[in-house]
Formats: sequence, structure tokens, C-alpha cells
Amino acid sequence: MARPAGIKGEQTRQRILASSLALFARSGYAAVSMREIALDVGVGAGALYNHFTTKQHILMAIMEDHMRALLSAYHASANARQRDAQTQLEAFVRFHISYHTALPNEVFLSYMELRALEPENFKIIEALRRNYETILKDILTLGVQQRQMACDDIHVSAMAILAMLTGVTSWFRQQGRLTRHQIENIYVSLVMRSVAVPMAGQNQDQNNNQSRKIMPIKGKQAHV
Amino acid sequence: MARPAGIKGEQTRQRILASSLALFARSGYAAVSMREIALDVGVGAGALYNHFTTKQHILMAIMEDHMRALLSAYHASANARQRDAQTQLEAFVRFHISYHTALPNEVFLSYMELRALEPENFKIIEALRRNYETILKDILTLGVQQRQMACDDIHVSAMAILAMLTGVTSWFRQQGRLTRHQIENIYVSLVMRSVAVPMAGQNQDQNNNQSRKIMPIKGKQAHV
DNA sequence: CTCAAAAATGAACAAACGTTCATTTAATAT
DNA sequence: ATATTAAATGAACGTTTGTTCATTTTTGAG
Repeated sequence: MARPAGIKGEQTRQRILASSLALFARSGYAAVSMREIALDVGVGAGALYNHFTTKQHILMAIMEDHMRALLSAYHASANARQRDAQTQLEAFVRFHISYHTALPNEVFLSYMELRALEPENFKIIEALRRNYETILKDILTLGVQQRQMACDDIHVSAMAILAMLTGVTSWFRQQGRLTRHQIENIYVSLVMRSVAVPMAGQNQDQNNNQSRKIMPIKGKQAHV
Repeated sequence: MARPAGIKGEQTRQRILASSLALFARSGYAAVSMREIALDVGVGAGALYNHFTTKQHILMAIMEDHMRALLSAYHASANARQRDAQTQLEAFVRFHISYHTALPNEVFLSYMELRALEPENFKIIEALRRNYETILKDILTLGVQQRQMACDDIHVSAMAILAMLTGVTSWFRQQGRLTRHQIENIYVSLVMRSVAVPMAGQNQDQNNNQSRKIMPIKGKQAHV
């Protein structure tokens, strides 16, 4: 009924993070109590405070770990060292899909519980998130410069593509109909086409048979 | 200190829904208390129970109202009565963007708080959501039949497009850099290209310079 | 071997939670 | 005019919340 034999604090800390991640992802930060976490870890509620000063601190640790791991995983991969923008974009899509389907809880939590962060913590996570968004924006900017891609607006296109890619975690199941590779391929196809340079004389212009004309901006973007 | 003069119950009910929507969207269902809602409405906490039996019932009313309004707004529009799949798709994108940017709180809440619903309520909202997804799937299916579009997989493409479109609410601001029309146009362009039929001899195939080959399925889909 | 630090317990805290209820006042039907 | 119903109050209920703390046991360094 006190300190158990053969227990190192770091182990417990990791178990707290793992349990909290699963519970927060399932029910939401606000809906999970410290006692629930403690029960899942297999420990009394008071013990949690040997490793984290507050509940908020647990959430923050999970999110910050995730965002930093995501960024360094990308930069550690060969993706960033490609010359060709189109190659980079395909690699980015594959990286994003495979990383996000491998760690659905981390991704889901880091997206859903931003509003549960206290202002200063929010700023930190938001900055990390912007770093990741910038990766994609830079690829699109390069693609437009190289005339391999056409974007009406870099920022909106980047946001749209990221929303599309991240959305995969909301329906992806490990034992589902499609393998991760197949899903990767489908998304690569969707994304590459969405920023493809329209060919002269293509039936692309059937789009504009409604009311307004889309003005694709060539070369440099209007705003970034 | 009792019933105020000139008050009809329906007014208060609507004010409760409006306050709850704003608070739930800002902080999340679990993080908002009945007393907070009552304070925002300008009423005592007990008064809420003259109009809703539980907190859950308030959430359910908001979500169900929203989903039914969304579906009937689409069906009331001219979009559903178009023959051409490409015209339908463009109209769907415009409808979705304009509806979702006009009612960001309803959309955000109905997406974020699905897990706060009790099982039987979840089933109802989930069914309504599937109805909406089916609209897009049917358009894509028709487009593939008419050989106006090419999809590797109808279901995944529909999920991807919806995630992309709905994502607009996470960054759209009424006073932002772009007007709603401009944003609509950008998304129309992205979506139409993402399911565009690749032209023979286009540089489309630069996609596959990595490892795996994408096999676009022609005509009938493998699975739906 | 000794003793401070580390790791856990579980009781206790005040505050906040969703909900109920007796009561009061206004609107409405008879 | 009277009775009934609708709408609100605010106190109260029993739980649950995040967090603290005195206490106990184990570990590891001197």
C-alpha cells in the first residue's frame, strides 16, 4: 500500500501518457477524470501528481510530444531532400497518410482538443502545427514556380489538402476493406490531380458552366 | 422572481438552443455546465428544465435540427435536379461551402461532439450524416458512369472530398482575406480537378515516379 | 548501515456538477 | 372572477471533480 517494488518513475509516467491518450481520444479531455486515468493505469489518483502537476499538463505533454515527433519524423525522412516539387508532394502525401493512420489517437487528440489547451499552451502547439503546414505550402509554392502545379491560392489549397489527408483518420480502420498502400495511392492520385496543371483544350472548363469564372493565377501568387 | 411578463416558452427555448450552440462550439459539450448556459440565456439554471429534460437533450436538439436543415436545404435547392454529373458536383461544392461557412458553429459542433451523444442518439445523427454523404457518392458514381470523372474508389474519394470541404470551417473567418465566392471558386477548382479524367499523354503520370503504380479503375468500381 | 529521495496510498478538501422541487408569478381558459 | 397551466426562481440533493497531504514503503547514494 505504498511504493511498489521494482518500479521506476519513468515507466509509470509513460503508462499515464498512454492511458490518458486512449481515454482522451475516446471521450474527450473534459469528459475524462483523473480517477478514470488512474484506474486505467492501475494506480491511485494521487499518484498521478508525482509525474504531472495538473491534468492540463498531461494533455500538453501528449500533444507536444506528438507534434515534435511528427515534425522530426518528416525531416528525418528522405522526403525533404527531393529536388522535384511533384516528387516532394507525392512523398509528403504518403508520409502524412502513413504516419496518421499509424497513430490515429495522437492525431485525433491533437486536432480535437486544441480548445482544451490553456492560452499559452495553445500558442506552442499552434506554432508547431504551423510549421507542419508550412512544409506543404513550400512544396506547392515550389511546384507553381517550377510550373509543375497550378494553384488558385497556395494557402487555401494547402489547408484543403491537409484537411483531406487528415480526414482519413476519421474513417480508417486497421482491418478495413483497403490496405494502407491502396489508400495512399488513392490519396496521391486525388491530391496530384487537384493541383495538376490544366492542359490546353482539356474538358476542364466544363467546371465553369455555372455562374462564376475561376481565374487560375499563373506564376507568383497574389497573397501568401 | 417568478414568471416574467410577456414571455412565451418558445422564445426561451430558442434562446437556450442559441446559447448552448455558441458555448458548446467554443468549449465543448462536456466543458459547458448547465449554469453557464442559464447565465448566458439570462435565466436561472432550473428554468432550463422547463424546456429540455436533460443536457444531452439540448445537444441532440441542436444536432438533429442542423442535420435535417442541411439535408432539406440541399434537396430544396436546384442542385439535385441537374442531369449532368459535373454540373451536380460543382453545385454540390458551392452548396456545401456556402452552407458551412454560413453556419460554422452548427457544423463544427455536429462534427466534434458526435462522441458526446448517447448511443441511440448517435445512431440517429449518424444515419442523417450518411444520407448527406450518399448525395456526394451518387454524384461521383454518376460521373464515372458518364465518363466525366475518374475515381480510384468512390467511397474514399467521397470521404476525402467531404473532409476537404468541411475543413474550410476550421480556418474561414467572415472578415478574412478572401470572400466566400473566391473560396467557393478555389474549392470548385480543386475538387473538379481531383476527379478529372486524365487526358491521354498528359504529364499526369509524373505521379508514379516513386515506387507504386496507381491503377485507375475504369467504368464500374471494384467496391461501393 | 543509514538516511534522504522517490513512488505510491487513500482520505480529505472545497468547488462544481446535473438535476429536482416547493414556491411564486403571469397568462389563459372557463 | 376563478381555476389551471406555463414559466421562472433559487435553494437543495447527492455525486463527482481536480487537487492536496500526511503517511508508508522502496530505492539508491554516502
